Amino acid sequence: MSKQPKYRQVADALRREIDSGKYASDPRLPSESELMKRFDASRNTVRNGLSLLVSQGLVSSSQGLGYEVRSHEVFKLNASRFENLDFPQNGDAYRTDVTNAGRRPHQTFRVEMTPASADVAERLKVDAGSTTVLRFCHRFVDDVPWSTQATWYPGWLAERSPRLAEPGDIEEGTTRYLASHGIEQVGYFDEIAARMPTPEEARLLEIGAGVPVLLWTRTGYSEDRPIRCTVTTFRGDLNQMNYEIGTLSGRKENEPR
Amino acid sequence: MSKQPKYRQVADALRREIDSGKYASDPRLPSESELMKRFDASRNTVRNGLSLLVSQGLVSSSQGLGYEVRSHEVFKLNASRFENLDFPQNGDAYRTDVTNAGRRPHQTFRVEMTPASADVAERLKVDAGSTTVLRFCHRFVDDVPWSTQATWYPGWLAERSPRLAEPGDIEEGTTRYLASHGIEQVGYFDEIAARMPTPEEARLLEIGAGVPVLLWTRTGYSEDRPIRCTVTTFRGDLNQMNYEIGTLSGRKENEPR
DNA sequence: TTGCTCAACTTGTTGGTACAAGCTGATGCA
DNA sequence: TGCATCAGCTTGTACCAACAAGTTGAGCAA
Repeated sequence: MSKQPKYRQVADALRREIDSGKYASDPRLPSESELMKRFDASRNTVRNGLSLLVSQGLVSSSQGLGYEVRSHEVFKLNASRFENLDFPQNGDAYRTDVTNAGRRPHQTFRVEMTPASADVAERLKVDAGSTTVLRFCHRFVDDVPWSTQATWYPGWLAERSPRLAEPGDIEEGTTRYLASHGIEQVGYFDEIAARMPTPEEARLLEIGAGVPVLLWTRTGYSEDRPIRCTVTTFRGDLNQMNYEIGTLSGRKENEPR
Repeated sequence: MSKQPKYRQVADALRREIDSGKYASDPRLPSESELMKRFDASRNTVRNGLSLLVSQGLVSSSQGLGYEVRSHEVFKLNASRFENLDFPQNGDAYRTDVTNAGRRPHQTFRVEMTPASADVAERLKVDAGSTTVLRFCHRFVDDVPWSTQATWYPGWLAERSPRLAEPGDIEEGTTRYLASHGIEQVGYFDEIAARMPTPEEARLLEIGAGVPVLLWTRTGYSEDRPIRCTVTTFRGDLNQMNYEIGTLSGRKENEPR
């Protein structure tokens, strides 16, 4: 029987209701005081149960408004085609992808010279602390924060490709710009990790502490050495990364779903 | 100025101490009552702060024992080599990987016939509800739950490869077994997502509610159609997925770190 | 020594109270 | 009509109390 603590019963009951689609039309959950009456529990107990759902990313709360079921329409990113010379794209891949999905892209951008951290230096095969060019993007979709992207280029590359260190956007895309300077990316190494956000990440992505982030680290290689290291931070609940490898017989684009 | 609520101050102070390495030798945090004295706060306030750290996966707690800083030694899985015919492996890739890392593998295994869910049917291009073979693994490393892996094979494939539906292990590896029946996997499609665990996943992987899971869905294709769909669930904090694509000049195995 | 009990610690659960702060709609004044 | 105010809702923060339940080690008994 119900040996579960009461706050878990609250969370489980609400989770079942959410899964059943009860809040599909109106995402607002009952208020704390209504739940207190319904479950004959104290406010602390109800809040304990709700905080479980919040920490699982199912529900969000805001002061004065109440609790809401979070929508999760997942954005799928084909990482094996992204920035791949076999699938040429005009300019910024992010902008075209988002526009194609019928959403409105927006990004802020900055460039700085910065000493390489240990992690970056290791991937770029340069000395830790040596100067690198950092190009940083903060990207939005329909004005909702979507991802942050930081790309480091080794110092020797910036000397050969001066526009890298200039503040402006590179219209044709950096991959193509580098190729025009004889630096071609012939391979890359991707690392994908998930963890809970740091306070800084939670602020930039406007997510609660209960939503995981996806970390995507791509190290690009030319024929003879690493040429860049890109770290992208996504909202984990709204993004999915896909890889296509080899021959995919009869698989249509944008499938499944 | 400390405009932050007190429970956040508690969390931030402890997070800074953790980052500084204060608990590297002894991972045990001060008890709640010590923290109450130190921050001049009530027990509930201290617990609020601690629960923030727990939900960020930095700290775990157990009744009677106290709070501990979670270690996070990350296991790196090279997904682009995993089960790839270009990199032949003897038998089970998981077992060899774990053994090579100096750890002790252990797994439980079961096979069942089951109707295809909508998700699986879509990926295997069979009718929803049609019979599939499900081979399910629950994997441990040094007796700590590590991952669950469920692979569905379409019914037509099981008829041609009878050992798939038999309960025993397939010593040489299923990829190789299928190849010996003329069914070669020539490509695959990987989907990677992160989310908070369901209660069932939290139970199987023995993780608290504050640790995200990584979901890895691999759909394998023969020359003419999908032949399998594998869904692997990892602890997100202890696993990282890597992909090598193209030529990686001068990159040594197991690097970075 | 071995094994058991128990006190003293730990966190987990549940109840209560009070006030702060954000949001909304109704009210009423100009 | 237009606008400001405010009552009444919501969640956020902070405190208190009590008991349940898991762990450990001291100390006693066989």
